[in-house]
Amino acid sequence: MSEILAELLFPHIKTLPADMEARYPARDLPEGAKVTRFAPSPTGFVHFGGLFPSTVGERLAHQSGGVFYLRIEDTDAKREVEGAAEGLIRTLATYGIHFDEGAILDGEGKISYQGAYGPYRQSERAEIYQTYAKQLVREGKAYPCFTTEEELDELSQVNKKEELKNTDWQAEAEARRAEMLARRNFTIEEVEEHLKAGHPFVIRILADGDEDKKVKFTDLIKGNMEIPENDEDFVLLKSDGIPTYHFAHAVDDHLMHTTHVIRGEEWLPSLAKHLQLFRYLGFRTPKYMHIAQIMRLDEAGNKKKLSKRDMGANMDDYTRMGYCPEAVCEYVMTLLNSNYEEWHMQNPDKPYTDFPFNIKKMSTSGCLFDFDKLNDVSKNIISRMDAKSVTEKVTAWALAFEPDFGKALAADPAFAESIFAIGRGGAKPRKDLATWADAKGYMGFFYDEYFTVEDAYPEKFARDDIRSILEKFTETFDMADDSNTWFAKIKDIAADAGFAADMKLYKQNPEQYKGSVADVSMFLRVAVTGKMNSPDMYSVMQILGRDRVLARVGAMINSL
RNA sequence: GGCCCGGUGGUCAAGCGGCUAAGACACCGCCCUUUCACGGCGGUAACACGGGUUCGAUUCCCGUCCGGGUCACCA
Repeated sequence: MSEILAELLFPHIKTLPADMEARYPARDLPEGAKVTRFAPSPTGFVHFGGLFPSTVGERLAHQSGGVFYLRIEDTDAKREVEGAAEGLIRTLATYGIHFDEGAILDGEGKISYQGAYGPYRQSERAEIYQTYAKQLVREGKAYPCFTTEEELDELSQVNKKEELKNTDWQAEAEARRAEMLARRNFTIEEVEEHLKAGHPFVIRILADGDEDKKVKFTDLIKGNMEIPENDEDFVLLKSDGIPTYHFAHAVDDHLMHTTHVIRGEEWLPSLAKHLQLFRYLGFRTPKYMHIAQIMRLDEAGNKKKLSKRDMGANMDDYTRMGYCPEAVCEYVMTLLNSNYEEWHMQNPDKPYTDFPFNIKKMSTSGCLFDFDKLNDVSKNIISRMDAKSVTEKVTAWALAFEPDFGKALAADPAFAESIFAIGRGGAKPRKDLATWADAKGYMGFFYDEYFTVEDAYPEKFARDDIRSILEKFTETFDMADDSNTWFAKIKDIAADAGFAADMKLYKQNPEQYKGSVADVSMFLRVAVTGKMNSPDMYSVMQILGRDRVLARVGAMINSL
């Protein structure tokens, strides 16, 4: 009967599983090489959570001399977003994630496919899935189901989106189970009738599991666990002949010879289904790695899965905020491998790709996204860059997200570079920038159009004192002075005005002075930079040049 | 609600039967210093709870509690 049924349902499928096996021979790879994949559905942007499994897959494959490929899981036409796949690939590439095989972007930014295990787009693999589905029907492990979605919905008395009460859940489960068992009882004649009438159908698995029995399973990250066997006749092939995730996963990862399936832990609950499928199909199960989810804090202070609406979920957010990809990658590494930071401290100059990624060092519990930590990682990375690349990167970012400022930077790259060179390059470089967006606040005052006096002088200083100090400065200022001479003059000015020139002496007897040379410097700083805090004043003045320094100081004098 | 996963400072985390329970970020203080940044030194702060097992539990087992995930012709 099963043979007849299989022909009835899939008259157009002439291929057999053996044909497929022949089409996808084992990969010729060295011992220990891992084959991993990233398998997103093209429904939108790359999620921060998606960067985790893809980074792990990429590292594991490339570290072992294996293959990392991209498979597009476009089995749900309803949710597909135009151009999402291209965007996905492009975004991943900016984070250093490149694929050896599968969907790849050509020079024009269009998708092309590479590799001998394709098609890499699931919507183009219908014949393959149907070949296996037919085989399962033939073997009595799957069957057609003509119950429509609408009928199924009626069975559910409650809306899934809503919070369900205890009894509702039970009623729901019982109703579904009863219906499922009833669906199994069909005759060939009934099937023929439905088919003749053109009724759509899905192919369901004939589950042989017992919910009360447990399957032992070892996850490479989570360790040993026991899960109940699957007893649910879940859908294999949807009514359009396209598989569900579960079925596509089993067939594709088998044929494409994936060795390690890396995915988020939200897949753990459906693992029993997959195990059952691999057994039914006679496939060897791959190794599984279920990665803990990234969380965020909600208003009530509870951890929540980072969802697409959240700040920092969309990878494009980081570009917008001005984070450099290296920082994000490194931050991800610190979360992924607990010994990464230690390694990095010992090897500060090596790229993270040199780090020996270790599955055993992966966390089993979900972590909270921490911008403080990201900023710290980022500051360190930027502080180690040379002035030229910082200038280029800040300019590129600003041109895209703050065009006016970007144009100002781009107008004179050498000038901008000299600014970013302040305090850079030594053993203890300044760490002022966590993002490119921080640049404007840090050094915008170098540009007249972004120069504003933000801080006022404290009340305790007499305006007359400040004015005469600034006037003296104007008289003695000489661009040719070296740093020491320049500061010696400031000290003299301070002393003449009744301010302590020596900080030690001032601290011993502060009441003997109107203030200190620190205050005098501050008068100048506010006049020249508009702020109480700034990088080294001598460097600032050297870069600003005589005219602008004197103009700003002059303007300040006039305003007092 | 069933099932699954998890629970060491505010965050990320070492630990894998015996430790004054590492380290990083954040925070606070001090030092350096003309401000800031950097750097140095120091500090506050943790094994969810209750039972076992054991000479001895953060570590092993059970229960409770808490948090998360999941229960589709979505992935």
